[in-house]
Amino acid sequence: MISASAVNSENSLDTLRHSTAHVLAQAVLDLWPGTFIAIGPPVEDGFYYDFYLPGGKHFTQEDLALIETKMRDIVAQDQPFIRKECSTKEALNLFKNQPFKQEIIETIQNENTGDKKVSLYYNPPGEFVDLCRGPHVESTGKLGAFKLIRISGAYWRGDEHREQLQRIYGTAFNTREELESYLAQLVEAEKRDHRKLGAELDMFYFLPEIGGGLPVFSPKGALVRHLMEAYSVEKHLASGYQLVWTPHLARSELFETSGHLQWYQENMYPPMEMEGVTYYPKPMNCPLHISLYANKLHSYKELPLRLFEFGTVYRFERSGVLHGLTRVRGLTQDDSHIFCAPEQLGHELTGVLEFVVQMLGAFGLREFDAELATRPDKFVGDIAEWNFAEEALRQALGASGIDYSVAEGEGAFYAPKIDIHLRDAIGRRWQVSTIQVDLQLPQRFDLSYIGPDNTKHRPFMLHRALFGSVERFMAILIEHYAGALPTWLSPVQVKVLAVRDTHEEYAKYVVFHLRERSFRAEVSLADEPLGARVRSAKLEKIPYVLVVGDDDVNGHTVGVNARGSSKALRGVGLEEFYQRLEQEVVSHG
RNA sequence: GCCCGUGUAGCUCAGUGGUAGAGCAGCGCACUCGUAAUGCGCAGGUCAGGAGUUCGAAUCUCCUCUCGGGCUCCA
Repeated sequence: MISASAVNSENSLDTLRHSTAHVLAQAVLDLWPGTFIAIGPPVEDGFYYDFYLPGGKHFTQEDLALIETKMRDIVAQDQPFIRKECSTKEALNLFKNQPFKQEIIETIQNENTGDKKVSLYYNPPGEFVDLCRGPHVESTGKLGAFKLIRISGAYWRGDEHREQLQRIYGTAFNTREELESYLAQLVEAEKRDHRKLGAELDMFYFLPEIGGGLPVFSPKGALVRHLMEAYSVEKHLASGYQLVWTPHLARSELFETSGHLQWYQENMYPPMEMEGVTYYPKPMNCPLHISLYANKLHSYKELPLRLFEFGTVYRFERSGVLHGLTRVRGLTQDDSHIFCAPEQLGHELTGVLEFVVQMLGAFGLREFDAELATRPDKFVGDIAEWNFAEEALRQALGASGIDYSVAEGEGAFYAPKIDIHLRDAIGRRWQVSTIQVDLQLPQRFDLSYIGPDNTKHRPFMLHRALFGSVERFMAILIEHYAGALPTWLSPVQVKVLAVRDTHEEYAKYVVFHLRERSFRAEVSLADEPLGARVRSAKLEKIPYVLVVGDDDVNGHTVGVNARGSSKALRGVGLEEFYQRLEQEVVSHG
């Protein structure tokens, strides 16, 4: 038997957090004897432990402080973490009052491996023992700074048909400073919440009478969307994509052919029948783009054929999962399907990856990593094709210079894929772009092109989206910039404030000329004190607040207040200001 | 969908069984001002909705709905 955990002072965060989770469980058992404990792993930002309180009792937010106090007692006692091994039979007996632990042990028992031993961690002199693979810190006194964050629900083994447990989330770090800085980041994230900023900046709303997950965009938000889409369309056209447009509904036969009714129906809105024909709202654009491709005969000389559309799709999401613009029921994908010859696949993938970096970079997002998801156990198609596609994806990733990891077996059943994540201004990771090599649909739709040998060949097909969805990407931009969108994307770029009513005519003149140069400008008349109007323009996060008074009327100048700068520039010539603005917009600064 | 929490004016929030409140925003009047809140006034609410308990309910109970945190799923 091994007496102590094999750890040293350099505890990994996972070990630290895992040990903290044990102490959480011990504290809960002390406070609520008879609690059934489930599992308590470390997660990305901390750890959790799942509990089931017998007798229909539930934790409340106030209990967290109580539990934390108890945890600090256990830390003060500096209980050692002692590892022991025993047979599954002994373990079943030891945990006879812990049904969830028993279930885990039974699972281990039923696994087809020779070793039927399990490891346990004791915290003497306390009675707490947990079934655990380890490793752990030496003793509870070695825990770092921790805090319990929130309570939520969770299903046993993630199965909604099983017991609903209560999950307590916490986080832990080696030092108090790291914990404080993490907590500060949570506060910062809350301030940047796009749902809050979206309403404050008058960009979009969720109206109960319209329905959950169905955002409406007011003029400012609609303008931002338009600017995003216009830029994207321009770049797609410049990169050899062709713009198409497909309707929001299509006949059920299409989705039968594509397999969506078989595989994806639970996310589809129900059908509607007109004149004996059944239609579904499209949950994806691919079947429609494919129909367009299949509509006529294609020569190898046309390939690669890149069809692009801002396609609005509808997906039923259960009410509980909706979340601002990042999880909605109606979304618009910057969607393209690329049809190419097998030998063109690698080149196309490389091109798409370059395009991703270029496109997201234009929006000020420059830190990426990727995940290559490979063939799952349950898959369709031919293994040789899977290997060919995976290898092409791997090579494209290697050439792109993007950091990537491989998620074995995480691909969709019909496609290996690359998911691109970006990191925002406060270090959070967001999944945005996705690139898939579809190994199903070309067969299902019997797609072909005529090769140089004058016979039919099967094309490869890529799905790809760069923003992912416009709505979600807008949410990411709002949070990344904390609402202060770069000038080229700001719905109002300039606000011109007249000092007194005698300056209003000049202020209107400046706005007129700004608009003439395609800048988005508004005038603010002298009906409130200047200070109040400066304040409200700043709160709207307008990039440039111009103040015009006597000196400016006489000198044909403006007073410039740039966003983020505390001091104003007086007497800037109009032409000079136009040029500065022009340059900033063109450079996406 | 499920568990927990939440819901009072457009927004942020006070009000715990006895006549619905404040600040901001809005509207009106006055103020005409050089850089982050001018003053006065007016208007604004089926206290999410429904049912119940009570002499009396924003307040207590039950049901429904919304929103939030998660689970699951994914863009």
